[in-house]
Amino acid sequence: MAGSATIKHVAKEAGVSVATVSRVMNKSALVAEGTRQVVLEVAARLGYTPHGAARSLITNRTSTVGVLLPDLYGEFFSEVIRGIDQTARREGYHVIVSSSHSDQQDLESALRSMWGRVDGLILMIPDIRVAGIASQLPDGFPVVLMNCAGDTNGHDAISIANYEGAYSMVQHLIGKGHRRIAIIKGADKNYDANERLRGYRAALRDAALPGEAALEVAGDFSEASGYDAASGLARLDPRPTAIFAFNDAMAVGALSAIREARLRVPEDIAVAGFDDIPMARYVEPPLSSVHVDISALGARAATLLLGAIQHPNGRENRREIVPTALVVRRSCGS
Amino acid sequence: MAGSATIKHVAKEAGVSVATVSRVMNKSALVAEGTRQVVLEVAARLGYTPHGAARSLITNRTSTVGVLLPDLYGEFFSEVIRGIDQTARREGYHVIVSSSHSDQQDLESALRSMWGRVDGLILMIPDIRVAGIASQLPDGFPVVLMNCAGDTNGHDAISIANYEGAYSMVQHLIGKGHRRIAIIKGADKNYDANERLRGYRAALRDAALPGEAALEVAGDFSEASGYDAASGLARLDPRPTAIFAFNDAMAVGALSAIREARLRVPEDIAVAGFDDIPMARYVEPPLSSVHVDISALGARAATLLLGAIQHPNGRENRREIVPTALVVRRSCGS
DNA sequence: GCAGAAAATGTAAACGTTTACAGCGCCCTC
DNA sequence: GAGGGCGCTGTAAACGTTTACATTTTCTGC
Repeated sequence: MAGSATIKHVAKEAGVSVATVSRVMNKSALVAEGTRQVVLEVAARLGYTPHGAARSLITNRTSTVGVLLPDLYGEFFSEVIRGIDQTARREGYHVIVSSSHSDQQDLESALRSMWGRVDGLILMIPDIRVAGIASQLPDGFPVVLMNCAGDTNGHDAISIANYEGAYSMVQHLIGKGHRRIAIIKGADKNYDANERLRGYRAALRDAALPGEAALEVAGDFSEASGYDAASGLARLDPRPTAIFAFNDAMAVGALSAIREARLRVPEDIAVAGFDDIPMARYVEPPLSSVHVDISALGARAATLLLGAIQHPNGRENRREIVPTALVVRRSCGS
Repeated sequence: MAGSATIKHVAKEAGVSVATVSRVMNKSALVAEGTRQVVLEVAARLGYTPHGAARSLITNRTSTVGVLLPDLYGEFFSEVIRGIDQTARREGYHVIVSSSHSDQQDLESALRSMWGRVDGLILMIPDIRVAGIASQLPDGFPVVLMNCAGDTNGHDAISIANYEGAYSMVQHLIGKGHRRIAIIKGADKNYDANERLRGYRAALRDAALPGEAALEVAGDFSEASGYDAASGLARLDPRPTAIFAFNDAMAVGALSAIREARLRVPEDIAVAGFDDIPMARYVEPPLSSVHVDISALGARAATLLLGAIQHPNGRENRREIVPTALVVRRSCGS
């Protein structure tokens, strides 16, 4: 295929003006059926495809949304992009992603280089230290913040019901009779992790159970960190009777560590995770978790963004929260 | 921030011509240090960022690479994008992704709408039925085919050592004394799955072992399909002594099914997977697998593509294969 | 047949850049 | 003091579209 044909080539070949070709391609204005046929035939023969950049320049629309993500591992990333992409594509939008942004510097330059290439942005900045960057954006530029800390200062925002999810899991464990419930925290300074921590502590407080520093151990969302954390917890005396890992990957690592310590799940130690990844039901024992519909998170974010793009007049800023659901399986003694 | 400033605004405000501003921004031509300072100061004050589309239009470069993916689940997607994105960004390129393409129709329209927005494409079309689409592309347009079937007709290609990986795993199992080795195949018409199947059969043949239709059962790369497949296999009489699932997700499903059938792994049935996802070592028993460095696959693809973009003169078409490594753990009796 | 409206098409400006070319000072050299 | 080179800057065309407006063609009703 040629592929390098421009609208002018088509116009010349079809014996019409560029305006007519443009009208045909946009199936908009009223153009005689005969002409239309000729133009379409020529366009097909020449393999003509409108040039995206030229089009964006004049229309001031790129039909593209940008997504800025931190350095994410595992299925989360996949799922959230899937949700965004499917929703966006249904409305005729592209998705341009840029991932693995750690520091502010990095983020800013990624942000700038997207200027003029996207009609709006979905920003996922779970590290609360750099969340302030959102204010650097042009006024009135459509932005949706995803899993970001508190003040959304003038932007739409969406997040997961971290607090509620963690709260309900801990409440469930307490209901099962557990009194010493340990947690494996997520990455430091991470918004979601902090919210889950708040939920955990609130549930303890509401049940009049004492917190205990030794029961709150650090993790970084990886299987290995869950393994390490649980190894330590298993040696504690008195031992916790339950371990709530702030994601499933760490929970799986914990299961492995507990097994090696020759303890039984859930009899000696109950285990729970967060996310409910597909694999959760297939590990041994099947893992209790807080179910999160991640692709829905992406889809909702995209919907929010497209709304903001298509109706730029000062809408109220919305903050949406996608709900979680408690999934009880054998790992905490269902 | 304003964000809507154009080069003209900056030029006027700084009392110079647009050409000078352009030169400053591209830090290319030699411009007097004094002028440079003034322009930079004004640009910063006005929050000026060059308009991507306008720039691409004139330079005919978008600094963006496109990635077309099928409907992918799990970590594969994440990892491959990570590899691509990191490599591309290092060279100053953006990545625009479009996923979840099932049929040819869908793929074609996605392809067209990227025209003029990308300098090159990474195409992952594992479904061998639509692989022919690559020939629809403009001549000389940089393209890298990823995990695609055979004839790369004029394009660079990269894939995983599926055949070799599967071969070596089966060879290992045979070496362990297994004679009835079942497999759980991947999605039908999937290139990788077919290659792994070839590897399996070749290994059997080379060891003079008979194939058997009942030992080759269908799967679709999901945990659930692995579970179902293994349930069936466990009821077979005589039972296979080993099950090789064509990815780890199915292997985990299989472990779960075998456990429910009250059989032991690896004593009654050994199990092996493909991919070596991070979780493989944490399941019970730790899963033997064929290790694949997926992000390296993405990174190599990006490198290949950037090479083709930057040196458009007719290079030889390359076909790269990223190697796999056998990882033996307890699930097949290490 | 004709005026006038409606339908179809063409003309040209605009979008925000980059860049070839031209122009202007200025200094150096003879 | 004229000529030439050099360093810096400006002018304007070009990239491939869309679209307001102008123009031509075709109807319509009388």
